[in-house]
Amino acid sequence: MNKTLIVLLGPTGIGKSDLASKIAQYYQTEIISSDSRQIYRELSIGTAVPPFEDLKKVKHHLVHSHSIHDYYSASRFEQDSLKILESIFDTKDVAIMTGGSMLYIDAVCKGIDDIPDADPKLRAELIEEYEEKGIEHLRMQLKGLDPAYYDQVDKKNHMRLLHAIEICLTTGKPYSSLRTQTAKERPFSILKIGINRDRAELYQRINHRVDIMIQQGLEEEARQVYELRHLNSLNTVGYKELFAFFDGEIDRDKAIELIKRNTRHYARKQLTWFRKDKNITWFKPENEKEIINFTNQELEVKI
RNA sequence: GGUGCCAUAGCUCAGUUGGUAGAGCAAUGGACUGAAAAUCCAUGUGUCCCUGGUUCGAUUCCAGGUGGCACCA
Repeated sequence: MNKTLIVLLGPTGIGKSDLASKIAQYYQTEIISSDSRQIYRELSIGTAVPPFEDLKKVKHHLVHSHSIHDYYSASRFEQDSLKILESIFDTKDVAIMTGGSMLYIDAVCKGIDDIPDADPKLRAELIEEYEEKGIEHLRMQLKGLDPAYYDQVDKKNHMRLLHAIEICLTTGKPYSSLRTQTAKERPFSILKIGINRDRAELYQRINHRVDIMIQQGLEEEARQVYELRHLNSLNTVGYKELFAFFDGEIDRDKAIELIKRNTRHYARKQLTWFRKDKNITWFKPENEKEIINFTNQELEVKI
């Protein structure tokens, strides 16, 4: 029998978790979270981790599985997810993946190139160089190391430049030679379900959800990790704005306003990414029955 | 009821000594292979409140109207 991964995706705050839980219960299976921030056990309120009852009812993977101190990446996510999927598919025919991290979802569905992790020391050095000498310095360095990639890279984006340089230096090969740009084969089928709603309504829900997070104690949660604010895992909407408030740079209301805005921006960015993916079948979140009908139909075709 | 001030982008406002307009915020589109909730790029037509007058030409000046605010009764 064919194994199928149902990927439930959509912008933040749309109601994915809730729906995923229902679908998982329907198929009596487990959920893998594809959310780059819910993996951190130190964060809960600001990352909208599903409520305890849901986590109890349905087995969730990659939620609170790591620490904010851990190094993590899309590639690690690919490896972790594939391992978990293998074990789920041992006993079940369907697995659910849900979460809004676009690159993570693609890493599992399409694969990510086999490139070694960059040495953290080297990365730190390169960042320092960038801060001292500016972006032009990075451009020149990359031009020397990998002219082919230099031609196609976004030259205003220091992260792209930095990453290419660090890979060239750690592997001794041009970064572009390691990029295969081809999708990996998976031993299971993938069914992508997108959920979305009217933009104004989505934004209202996002704004409201931020107010609720504040009521639930997001400020206290942020305060507990304030000292670690330099960690990449805390360069996260909902936390970075409160850190700016703690620093006295902005007032509390401003911080809340910025959390709302940045969450809206994030939702928009997700929609931009998903729009490109023609394999997604879109539904309204309230149409649970239609979604189940659709997945059942698709699963039958595959059997 | 009287007097004064205001009416310009979704919001707050600037501006045009009369030649049909621009900032901030918000919003929108896009890029994306180990930091991705990250990072980067791009986008400003709006009856300049309405009607009439002056003028070659009015969003700008004048009159009236409408709405808002303030003060006086």
